[in-house]
Amino acid sequence: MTRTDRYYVTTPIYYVNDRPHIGHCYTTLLADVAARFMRLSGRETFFLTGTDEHAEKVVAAAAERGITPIAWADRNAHAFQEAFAELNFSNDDFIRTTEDRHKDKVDAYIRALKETGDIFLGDYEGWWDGSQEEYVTETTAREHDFKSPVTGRPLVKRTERNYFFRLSKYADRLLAHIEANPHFIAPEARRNEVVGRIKTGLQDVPVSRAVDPNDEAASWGILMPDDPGHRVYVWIDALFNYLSAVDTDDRRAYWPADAHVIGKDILWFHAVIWPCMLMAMDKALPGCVYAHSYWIREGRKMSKSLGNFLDMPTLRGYCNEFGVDAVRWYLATQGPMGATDADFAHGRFVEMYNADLANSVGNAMSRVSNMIAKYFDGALPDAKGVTEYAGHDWPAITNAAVESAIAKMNRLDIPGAMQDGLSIVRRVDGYVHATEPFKLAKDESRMGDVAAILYHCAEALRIASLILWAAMPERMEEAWKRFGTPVVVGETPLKELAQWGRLTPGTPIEKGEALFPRADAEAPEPTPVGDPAG
RNA sequence: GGCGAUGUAGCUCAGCUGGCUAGAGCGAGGGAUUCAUAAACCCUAGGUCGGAGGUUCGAGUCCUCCCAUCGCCA
Repeated sequence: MTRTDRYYVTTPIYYVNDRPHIGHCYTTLLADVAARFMRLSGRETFFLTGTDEHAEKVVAAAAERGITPIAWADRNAHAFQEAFAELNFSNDDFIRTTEDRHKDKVDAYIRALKETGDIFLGDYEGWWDGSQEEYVTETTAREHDFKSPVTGRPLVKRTERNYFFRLSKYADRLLAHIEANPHFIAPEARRNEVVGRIKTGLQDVPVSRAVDPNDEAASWGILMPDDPGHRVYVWIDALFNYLSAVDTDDRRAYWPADAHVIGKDILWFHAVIWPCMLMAMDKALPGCVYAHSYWIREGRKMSKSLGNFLDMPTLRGYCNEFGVDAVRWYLATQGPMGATDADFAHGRFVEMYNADLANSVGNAMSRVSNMIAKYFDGALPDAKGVTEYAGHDWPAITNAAVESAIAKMNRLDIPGAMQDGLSIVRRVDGYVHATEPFKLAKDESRMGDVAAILYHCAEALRIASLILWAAMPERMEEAWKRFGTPVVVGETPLKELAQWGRLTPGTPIEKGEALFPRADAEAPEPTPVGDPAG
């Protein structure tokens, strides 16, 4: 099997002290849409997400509640899993850094890197914030006049024995790789950011923290191999998940990942440190690190102080009101995939829902199935081999859209690919208007034309639904059911499924309720559903 | 402070290496129509392309300065 027959996409593993919110859901949705599209394309796909659990604050949070760290992590990891299930995400695995399968691999990776000398013992000198028990960066220290940014207490220069990763050694190779692979870091603005920074020079990075081996909290994490006085820094521990999850006999062929979908805040780790570590381990580099931007809400940044976080109860409210697929559609097509942030505004949500889903996809399905019901007793008419009518070369139109969508999805241009799906729907609407089958149907002698037109419409909509399915699996599967063409995803590759003429004349076409009922633009925002804490 | 980016129609944005009368989607206004979810279809956008100067036969598209917003700084 060649590389292009497989597809491996990841999300970051999420900090287990967090409660799932729109940020986690958005990143994971992008990966889900990509994964679904690739699966439908016929590629053997692996979609990984999970939780990052080894932080001291996890131990502290658990202690506050009087439970063990793992019990706390279990509870929160489940909250992520439940949220992701609600949004219909199709991840193939959910990795947790506290699992042995991960910890054992990390231990092995670190040993190997120590062996080659790319991880070595050195001295770390930095500004220590005693009140927070953490180091602050040189820049932060200077900005706060060498006082704790949190408590204002003076910072002290402190030196610590640490293990380091020889990042500097790989700077040139990384730069060469980025230049040879223009899409390695996306979008372009992010790539430029990284390139600019690499050119100012890379320094070796600490990959461990000193711990007291007798401290119970020290056991929460991964200790440095053969040196229990140090613990693997959580960031490094976390990055390895992409590899550890598939570093098994049955999954090894998935590496390298095709895409690491991340938020822009963690770009440096994924676009620089991680690739260099992979080089040090003599592993292939991922195809793409895609760093999206953030959602803001009603024009304002989301923050704890404003209390305007778009949390699960809010998203759930939208799902209940408009359907899970409507939420997925809005996030996937209107989201911040570029270098600038995007606004989750209720008015905009309803506008796009009505324009794209109610008025376009849903309405086209309705009018076509209705005419089939009315003029052909609900049985799909026969085009009798006619594929071109009134200047519409249907196989050419649908093939072009499918090809375009495939090309765009390969670059993770999800909004673009979805527009290709919509473009077919819009052509169908234009076609109905241009050919007026509802007028022809009044003339018995023109029923052959009506049959051809409606077959064309139904078949084009079926092909459109294949593209749209990645973003809206639930509603598109319903459409497949109504058109009598259930699809077993992965069984037949997309290109074959999208071949013109697979719909069989005579098949009963079910009219059904509106796929996407029109929404009232004046209605207030949906009421949040559920406990904000969960 | 250092490095970088962005500022184009009401909104979200396309406009690559400078060159026909500056574009798309959504919204809004109008028209025509009825198969459909008062939907689809057609027409309409009077935008100083942030401001000022400059280079050029010719500049959203290059240069300088200014204003505004934003990102990154391990």
